[in-house]
Amino acid sequence: MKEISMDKLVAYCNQYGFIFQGSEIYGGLANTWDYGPLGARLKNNIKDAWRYYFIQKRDNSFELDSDIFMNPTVWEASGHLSSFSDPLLDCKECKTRHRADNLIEEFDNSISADTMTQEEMVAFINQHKVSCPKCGKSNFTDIRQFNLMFATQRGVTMDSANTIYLRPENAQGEYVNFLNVQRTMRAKLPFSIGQIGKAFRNEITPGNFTFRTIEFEQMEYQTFCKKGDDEEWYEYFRKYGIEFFKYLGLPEEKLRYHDHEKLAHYAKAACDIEYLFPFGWGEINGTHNRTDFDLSRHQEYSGRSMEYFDEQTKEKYIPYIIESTYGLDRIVLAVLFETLEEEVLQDGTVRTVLRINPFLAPIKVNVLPLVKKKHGEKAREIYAMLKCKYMVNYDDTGNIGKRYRRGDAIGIPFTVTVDDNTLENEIVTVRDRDTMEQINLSVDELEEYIRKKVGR
RNA sequence: GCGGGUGUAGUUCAAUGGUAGAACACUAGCCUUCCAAGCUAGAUACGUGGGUUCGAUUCCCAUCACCCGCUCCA
Repeated sequence: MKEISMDKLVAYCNQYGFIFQGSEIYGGLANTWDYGPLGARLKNNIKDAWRYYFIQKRDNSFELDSDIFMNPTVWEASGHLSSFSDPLLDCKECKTRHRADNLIEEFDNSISADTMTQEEMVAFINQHKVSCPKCGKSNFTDIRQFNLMFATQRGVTMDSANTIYLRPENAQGEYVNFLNVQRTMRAKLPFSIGQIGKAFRNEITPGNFTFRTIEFEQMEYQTFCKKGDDEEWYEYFRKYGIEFFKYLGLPEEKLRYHDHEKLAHYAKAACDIEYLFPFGWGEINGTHNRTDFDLSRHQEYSGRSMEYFDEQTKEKYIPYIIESTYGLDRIVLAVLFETLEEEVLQDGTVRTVLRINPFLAPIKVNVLPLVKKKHGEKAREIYAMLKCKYMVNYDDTGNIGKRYRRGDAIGIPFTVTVDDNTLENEIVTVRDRDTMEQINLSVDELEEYIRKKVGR
């Protein structure tokens, strides 16, 4: 087995209906991608797996579906309005881009550029003739702010007072609903709120197919706990992440931790789990110890108490939060890279096979009449029976071998063939995609067999 | 956003200043009793917009998209 290249994967996704370029007939829109029929199924199956692993299997775990639009004060409180933007400038001589604050701090490390305004930074750079680290000259463009939040207008007037934002992370939805969830679920610490949803970042960087996009879906998990327990929970979720990825079928040797030294404004500790993509290691999970930063800020900005009363110790305190975020689109990509194979068979022919776990497979069963005219009617009967329970495909186009291979290419784990034996004795042949073994089953046994293999 | 590269069918490739051809894939029919067979027929492409020209897929410009590098990355 050789590794699938990015080009091949993109072509595969397009060819078989997993992922298409966004707005393709209009020439596309940079860094947007649409999930086709099979991609959408795969994505949903990964969401379901996450729900099972995080919401269903864990105690004191609650799902939420909060709105993308939030009161703009949320983003002031969270710090995203002030620090979710970078002051960037370009060297006119060598065309290299730099962050103004980094240039200043490298020039004089006793200065904290965080507190400077844009004008002050420009003035400082001009006054001290701060030079470009690459070419040594001091000739920069003006600073341009790139706020990574998408903004839009609420209401019919284009008034800046009506600016609202598309959320750049889901987390704030969980935080502002902390009290609601705690009250209605009668939850005691520690408890968790999970959410699957879209987030938006106005990034200028192109990025490796669906690995970095401006609109993306996260599966987020926030655990609220007592101060002092936070480090233990942080460790717990780093490990739990690896377990989840192994459950999905990603091999441990292609996973690693990456601890962050430079931390975001809210975090006390941050660690990524990375998967080895063909283009290198890439983050597919991030776990952060967000301390009591977020809830404290929301208490401050909203005026509502975010304190939790601990009945046992009779203490009141603001809970600590451990966040563990899973990038859904990146996980879809990792699963595809991991499972797509071009397999050379004994006769020298190549079959494209998506060796994906049955519970993640977009389609579970392929129903084929051996000869269309003769077995088609019976095969349709079996198809009709199975489709009440599973995503099933029916295919009678071309010869039988071709239909087997087509199913393999999109990862269908089980192929049911209807032949004379079915007409006479109600016996079908079931072929396993991975083992290539064929067994005969009665039509009555079929459903039970597939249920066991697909799981859950 | 900067620099470089690329852009012809679903995919991989051709040809051409006089509007495009193949292979595989796809569709229909025939054939076919278990892993991409065969026969017949068919649908499908010059990223987009300008300019030069009698005429542009071809030359020029712009734009869009993708890839590589930089930068950035909660």
